[in-house]
Amino acid sequence: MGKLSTRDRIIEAAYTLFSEKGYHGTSTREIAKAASVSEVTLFRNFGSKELLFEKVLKNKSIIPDLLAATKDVEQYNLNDVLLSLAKRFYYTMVSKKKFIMITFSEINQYSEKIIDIYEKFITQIDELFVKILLKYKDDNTNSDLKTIAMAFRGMIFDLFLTNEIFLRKNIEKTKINNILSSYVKIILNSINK
Amino acid sequence: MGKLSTRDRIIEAAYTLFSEKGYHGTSTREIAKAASVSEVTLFRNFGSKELLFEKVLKNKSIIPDLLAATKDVEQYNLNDVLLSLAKRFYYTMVSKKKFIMITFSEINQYSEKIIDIYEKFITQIDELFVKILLKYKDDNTNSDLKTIAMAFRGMIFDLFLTNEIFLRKNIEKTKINNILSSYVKIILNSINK
DNA sequence: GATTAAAGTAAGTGGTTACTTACTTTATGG
DNA sequence: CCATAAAGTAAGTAACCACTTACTTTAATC
Repeated sequence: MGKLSTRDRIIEAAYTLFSEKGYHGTSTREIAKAASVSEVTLFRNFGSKELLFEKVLKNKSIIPDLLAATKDVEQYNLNDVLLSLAKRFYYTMVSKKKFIMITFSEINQYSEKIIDIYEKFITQIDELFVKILLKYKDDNTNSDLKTIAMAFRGMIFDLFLTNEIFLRKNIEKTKINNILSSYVKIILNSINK
Repeated sequence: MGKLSTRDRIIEAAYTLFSEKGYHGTSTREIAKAASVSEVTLFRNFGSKELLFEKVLKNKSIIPDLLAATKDVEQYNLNDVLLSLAKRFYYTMVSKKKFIMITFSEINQYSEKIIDIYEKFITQIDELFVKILLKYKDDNTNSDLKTIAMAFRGMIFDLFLTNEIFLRKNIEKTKINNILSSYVKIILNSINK
């Protein structure tokens, strides 16, 4: 990895510390130390702790990653498409765990910004799933695809929360993939009789 | 409602404030003011802010409510049993929203205690669902009931998170019940071919 | 009416926090 | 070599924090 600018080192340090100890639990002194800069440099660069926090949120947002991860899914059957998307969705969240931790800790303090993030997050995933289910749907079923999409996203999101945030069990990747595969089958059973 | 003791007034005030502003974001002065007691009384009763926090967690835990809510489900078909349980699960979480908010905010700060809570929470619900699915399962299917139970809990938990914590949309109860009903059908499709 | 327990008031402790000011060092590039 | 920009150092601000001490008030009980 290349050397980071002073600014980026501060953002990285703040990102990690905010995710581990929350906004109020982290002091600017700690952040400066972790970034190997003086506290004065931190304030010269960002003005205040709050503005730094906002830059961290912007800089580390999961939304661009999510957009990238759900592009270009080209497979021939619904099972493969859904499984592929489920994995991408899941592992994108894993790679953005710190960001999700921050939004959890600060959902009340910064509710506007964070609600906005989750709104994008949820509608984007749901719409994508609906679009895909529509393509493959049996014509003689009238299942509510939006509800099925919500259910699918919910299972996967909960799997992530349970393993990565709440219980931290470090489950093997193959086991995760098997569960995701089962979840796909549950969905498939719902749209094809 | 009857008058609360000094101790209980402090716990109530702390419960609300911790859920709104987090542990570090709430001062003992604020808590005392909200409880209409002097700060000295707070410290005389609980010793320290941290001990008060622990009492709040203990006093307001969702676990006993969850145990109570999932007892005595007597219905004649699986659809009704699952729907009834899904509703109880969902609305218990709604009634304990503040508690869940606190665990979210402080999951890193008090990880041991909170992981313990979620471990109980998750295993309890999953085991209950598995037990019920087993009773009604078609003998000729070999679906993995534990995975199906996880999926079911996941959908419902995510529905709660999305509506109550992340988006706060105040959706009508009938709409929630319809979604829960659809979720039950998704599960039923998975265990009966 | 005296005793006792639970509350309040007032004042203050030492520590930490976000943030500032003023001055100095370091490194870069013309 | 000089100008400039970005960094550091040192010291300090005012506010706030959790928590304490010492003393007083209130209210219920015997």
